[in-house]
Amino acid sequence: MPLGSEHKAGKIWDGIIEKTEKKLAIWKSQYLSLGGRVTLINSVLDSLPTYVMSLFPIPSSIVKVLDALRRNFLWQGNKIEKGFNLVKWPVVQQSKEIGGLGVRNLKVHNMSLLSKWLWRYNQEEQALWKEIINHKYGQEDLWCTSEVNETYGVGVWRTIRNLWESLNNNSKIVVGRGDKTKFWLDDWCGNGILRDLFPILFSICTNTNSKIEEMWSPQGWNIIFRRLLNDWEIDGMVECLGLIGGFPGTTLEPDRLAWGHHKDGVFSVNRLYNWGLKRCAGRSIGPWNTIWKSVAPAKVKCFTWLVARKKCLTHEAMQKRGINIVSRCLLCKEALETNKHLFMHCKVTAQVWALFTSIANEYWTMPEHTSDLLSCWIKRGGSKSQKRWWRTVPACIWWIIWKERNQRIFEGKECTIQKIKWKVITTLGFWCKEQDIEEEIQLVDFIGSLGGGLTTVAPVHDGYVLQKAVCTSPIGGGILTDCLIKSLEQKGITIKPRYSFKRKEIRPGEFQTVDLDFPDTTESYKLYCQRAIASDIKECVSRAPDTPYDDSSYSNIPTTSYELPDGQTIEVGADRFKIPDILFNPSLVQTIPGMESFAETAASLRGLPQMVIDSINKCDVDIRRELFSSILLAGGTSSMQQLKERLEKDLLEESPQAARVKVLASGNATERRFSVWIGGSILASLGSFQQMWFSKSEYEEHGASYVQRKCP
DNA sequence: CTGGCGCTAAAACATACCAT
DNA sequence: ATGGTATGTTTTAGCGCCAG
Repeated sequence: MPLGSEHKAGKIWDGIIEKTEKKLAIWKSQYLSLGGRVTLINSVLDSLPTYVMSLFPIPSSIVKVLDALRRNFLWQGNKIEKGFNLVKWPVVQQSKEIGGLGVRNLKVHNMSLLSKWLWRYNQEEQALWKEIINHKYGQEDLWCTSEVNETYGVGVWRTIRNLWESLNNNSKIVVGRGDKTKFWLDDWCGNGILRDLFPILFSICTNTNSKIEEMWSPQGWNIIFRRLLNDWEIDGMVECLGLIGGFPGTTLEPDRLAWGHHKDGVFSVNRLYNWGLKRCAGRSIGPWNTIWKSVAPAKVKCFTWLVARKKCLTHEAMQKRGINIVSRCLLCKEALETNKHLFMHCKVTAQVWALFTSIANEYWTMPEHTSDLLSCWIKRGGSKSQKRWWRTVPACIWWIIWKERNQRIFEGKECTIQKIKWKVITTLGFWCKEQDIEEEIQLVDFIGSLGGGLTTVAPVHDGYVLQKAVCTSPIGGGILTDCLIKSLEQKGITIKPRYSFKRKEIRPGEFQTVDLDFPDTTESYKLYCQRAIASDIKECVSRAPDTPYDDSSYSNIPTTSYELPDGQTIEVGADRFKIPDILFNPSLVQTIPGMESFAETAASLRGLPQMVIDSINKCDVDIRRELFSSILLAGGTSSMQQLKERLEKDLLEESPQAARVKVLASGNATERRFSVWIGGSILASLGSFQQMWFSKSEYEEHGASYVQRKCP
């Protein structure tokens, strides 16, 4: 450091600029993402000038040069030509919590570093440097030196001394033995300077410079005035005493200064820096922590930041910068590609969002802007890691969408919507795994699919089905429907298929049903129509019982009425509970007349809870706990009332380790019903699907079991 | 030796216009 | 929408000068 030279001279700073340029030259030769560049700037470039800045005030011209270097590197990267400066520099310099990238503001940083000297001036009782400074400039009071009035050779200390006012305003005085604090002139009671509060009293006091230790004795305050107080001055005196009455008395400690914006009162350069930065930004706490506290990689975080600032280089943004392009959203090919369209409202993107919004809230409505979305993207409840996982969702979706969009532009390749969804989910899982975050909702760990014909229990871990442990059973929604039909038939109720009659309203509220005859309808179509109705009955009225079904206890259950399409009203009683219980206890089938064909097989079948437990037991010991804690119901039958609760209860009783059992079901009935189809459509769009399908001839050759073999 | 004054160059600030 | 550049205006640091 060139001591003794002109502090204003540029040459002190030449070295810094040179070093910066050297570093940049190396970095520019390699490809770095925006996130990488931010990291490098924050960690390396910002610390280079710190040493010099801790003594010398930095000239604006140098700040300009350094800022230009850092700015160009940030936006230009390794490109030769100039890049677009997407976000203005003062915003970039804000701290991350309030919407910037945390690049240091050199001026403010310099100010904070220099203020440190003023702080040390107060903390250090006998330091040589303090003696010298004191000797040269004289002490104004015990807190700081006199103002610098000389004009030559005093630049450094003058700059530092000029910072005193602002530091003083942000600190408070902690009175110890009262040897430094002036009663009238220092703001020691926290309410302001007494001179300014009580000017009349001040004007008649004997010694304006008295210290607290001179005015205070253990008996109380000892304020001496030059004359007796007039009547109108007494009121002021009373008020004044009221204000300082709470003074706890002096101690043996020396008086000291405390930082005003933190309760421990310790000054640090960083605190002052952050305070100064906030002051020039105003208070605008945004949704920014959602970004920075997520588990996404740094480059994705920075990209998300760009999107949330609505400054991502979409076609709209490019048009604003004067590039003429025909703008069509690459995903839906319909609307203009604006920031909010591409990342939120485009119908392709909206579908990806729906994957997650349906979990969170059935009544989710998409906010207008990307920044608004981040503000309301809050997960209530859940563990800390779950919250972090949830915060990552927007980042992940935007990142994948952006990559997809770029791929379509530059490589001409398109992914299907299902593949995009798949990518989002796997990417999310990957990031979480990297960060050792155990996401519990992540790729639903356990899928119990209650399909129409077949019930399959398949453990899923880390996105892979554990094939050994898959259990299937022919008991499914279809059988339940059949049972219901038979059971009703037994009671003399026949479901008329919708096509077989015509219903007219003769008078308001009164209907006439005319039977029609279609001799050519096949039996299977009739059955299909009956089933459609029965399955509606099933879904409307049936309810999984809390306890295993038995005839005696349910014989007196109140009935529920259901109106058939032809106008008959049927009363469904015990069957409401009996039918669903077949899922849990297949042997019940035997008791239903007309289902004898199933009775034999049913006896050997296990109930749903048993299947789940068996399946889990076939899995690795380590993951069993996890599997128990997230069991997902999918498929149409799963929307049955109370099914979730019943399954949870049964599992709790039967699970061997008394593990935490949690059964999940998508809150949205439609989604739950069709989740199997969604899954199918994702599967069909995967690259590996090629090996999973086979032709009709193959099917005929190998038979139905080939399905299980080919696509486990 | 000190304080005040005024000059000058440089810095800082403001504005307009252009490029990306 | 942002930064760069040119240009003009205002402020300030640095310094000499001079009276007291």
